[in-house]
Amino acid sequence: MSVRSASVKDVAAAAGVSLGTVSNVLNRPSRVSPATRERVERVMLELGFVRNESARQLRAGKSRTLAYVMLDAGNPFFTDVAAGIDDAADDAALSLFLCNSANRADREAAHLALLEQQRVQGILITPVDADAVALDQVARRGTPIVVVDRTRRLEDFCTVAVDDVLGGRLAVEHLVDRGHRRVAVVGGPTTIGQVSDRYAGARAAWADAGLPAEDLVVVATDAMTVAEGRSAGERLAGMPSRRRPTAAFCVNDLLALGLLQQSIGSGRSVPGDLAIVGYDDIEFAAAAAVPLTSVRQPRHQLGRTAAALVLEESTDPDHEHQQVTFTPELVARASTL
Amino acid sequence: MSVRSASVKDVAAAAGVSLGTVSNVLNRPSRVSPATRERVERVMLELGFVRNESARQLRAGKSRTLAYVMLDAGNPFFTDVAAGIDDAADDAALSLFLCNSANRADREAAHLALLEQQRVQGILITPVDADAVALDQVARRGTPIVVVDRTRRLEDFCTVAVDDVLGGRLAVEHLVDRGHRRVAVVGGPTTIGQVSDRYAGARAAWADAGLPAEDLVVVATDAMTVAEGRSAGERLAGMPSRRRPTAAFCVNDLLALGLLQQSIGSGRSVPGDLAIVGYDDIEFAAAAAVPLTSVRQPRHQLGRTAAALVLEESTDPDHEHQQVTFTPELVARASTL
DNA sequence: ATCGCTTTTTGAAACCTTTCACTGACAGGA
DNA sequence: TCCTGTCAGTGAAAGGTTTCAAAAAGCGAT
Repeated sequence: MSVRSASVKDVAAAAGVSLGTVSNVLNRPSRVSPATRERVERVMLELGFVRNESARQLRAGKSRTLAYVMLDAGNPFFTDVAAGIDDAADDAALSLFLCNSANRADREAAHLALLEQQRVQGILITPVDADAVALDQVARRGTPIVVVDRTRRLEDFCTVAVDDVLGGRLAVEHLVDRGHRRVAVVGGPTTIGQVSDRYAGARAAWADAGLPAEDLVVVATDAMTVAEGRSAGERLAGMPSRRRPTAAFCVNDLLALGLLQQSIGSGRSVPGDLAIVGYDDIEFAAAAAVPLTSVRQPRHQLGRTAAALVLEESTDPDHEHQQVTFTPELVARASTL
Repeated sequence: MSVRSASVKDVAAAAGVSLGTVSNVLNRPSRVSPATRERVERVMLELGFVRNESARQLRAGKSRTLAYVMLDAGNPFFTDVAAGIDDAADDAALSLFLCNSANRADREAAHLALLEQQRVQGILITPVDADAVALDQVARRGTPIVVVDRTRRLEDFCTVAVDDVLGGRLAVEHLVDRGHRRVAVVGGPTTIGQVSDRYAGARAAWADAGLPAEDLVVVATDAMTVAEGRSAGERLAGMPSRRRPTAAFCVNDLLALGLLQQSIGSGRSVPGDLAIVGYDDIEFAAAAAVPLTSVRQPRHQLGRTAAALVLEESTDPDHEHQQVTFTPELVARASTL
């Protein structure tokens, strides 16, 4: 009801103390005698006092907030990363705001600008374009930034990522081990660093196994979604059977799930007619009707580490940028038995 | 590098104009002559000026931000609702912050407190406990709040929800139509309003069909996750076959996916041995190996509407609280053919 | 009473922006 | 020439909090 909320001044007046004392109750309660502290606190409750964070921040200079600008809030991989960040933020008594750039550079830029204006303590980001110059500018102006799940050529950021070349290698080695000699690699666009790294690992493993390059078939997709996975499945099905791969490595689980669905739906058995390996090991991978073999990334750990780095950068004056790389792990399930 | 970012004062000095002019460039560019405007803008760029949002907000009184406190960022249903909110916020040139309460009341309370201190323009929330008194207090102190996907007894909030009783009814009517005469209802805990409403609809439909109440079997779960769905499947499988239901209505899709997986994994066919209806129609429902029949909620629309309401409440002085209810819709797929 | 010490409280300055009443300048009309 | 009206730009005040030096109060010892 109250049209304007009470300020410290109102509280001070009502409690019969000075402004400074009210502020002390808020920020250094031990410096205030128990009696007055209690009185002030009671008045605050009565008046429904709510501290004005803008004013606090303006004066104190620092905020108690981290932000994670996520690439796609609809992809469980990123929400799991966010959960990891959240854990770490909780431990440090910071709040975490999530922003969704939904794969759009303009939205990402808008979020970055606002976060910088808010003077957040640090920004974690999985950028649409890892080389966007906007990131550099924000960082240079003093907001700590950690890039999550993308690597950066320049070393002027902390970076937390997973070894995608190794991940691609693991997937293809697994398929080769299972006896597959014609394999599809499904994913795209290759402008995404992730995708090209996983491709590179796949090719390296294939070559190491002494198999001819033309039997590793690239099936390019426009995005990494379930729908694109289905469409890739149709393209695979349309190939003449002697050239058709017996297995597919999808560069993420959404693609793999789409492919799986299309395959089963059109009567091919998995893994009998087509073995499938996904990437990310999202919860729905294990829960698919044919549980999906997938390359697991330590996504929770990814988030936790990124948060730790951004905290360090924001507190430690002579902080050195680090590039942390985690190791992926293949989880074999029924889709490649 | 600059240790403290430039302020309007610095810009004014460097451009040889007054503070007020700089502010005008920022907020009412048309009141400034093109020449000076351009000069000021150039200086801003050179100095790397970043407007201090705290100071702006402190003076201007209003913030340009909405927040959605989501119940579970890992559930695609909520991320889709968030996407709808985001759309509407975009249109209104507001930013959206997402907070994840992860089903924990303490986290929810912490987020609410911070958002109130930040003086956000409005809060959208799917609360852990729809009757939490904290919500009332925040609302009473003047922050517009819209409750999403939960109904509230008291009418002192705007509310956007879907008719869950009808949803439950649709699901069970569909199964009865398909000839099922012994059906399981899977979900819980029933303290969640959603769950009990869907149960109620299910029972009503069952009774309307003239079927005996004891043939609608409740399978209670502790949570609405994939894992709980699997465990429910095991319990169903353990029933003697003459008492075992031929169909299951799961109160959300995560449960349904878990049940589906367990059923197929243990050799039962879907829908042959067990027909399954889910709820929410998340993307993964259609993408399951046996595409899932599900009760679709207009989740995008839910978000959009909620955002519109909170905007109206924050701008229109004589705003009346509204309770908007959407109608769910059954999407029949292979899991109940 | 006075001194020296600690604990508690005070008051004013500072943080950065926006707002608004106001001044100057300048053009056109009478 | 004088008046009126527009357009650009100015400068001070205000917004709510924190900080910090300094004042006040309390207290035990002399």
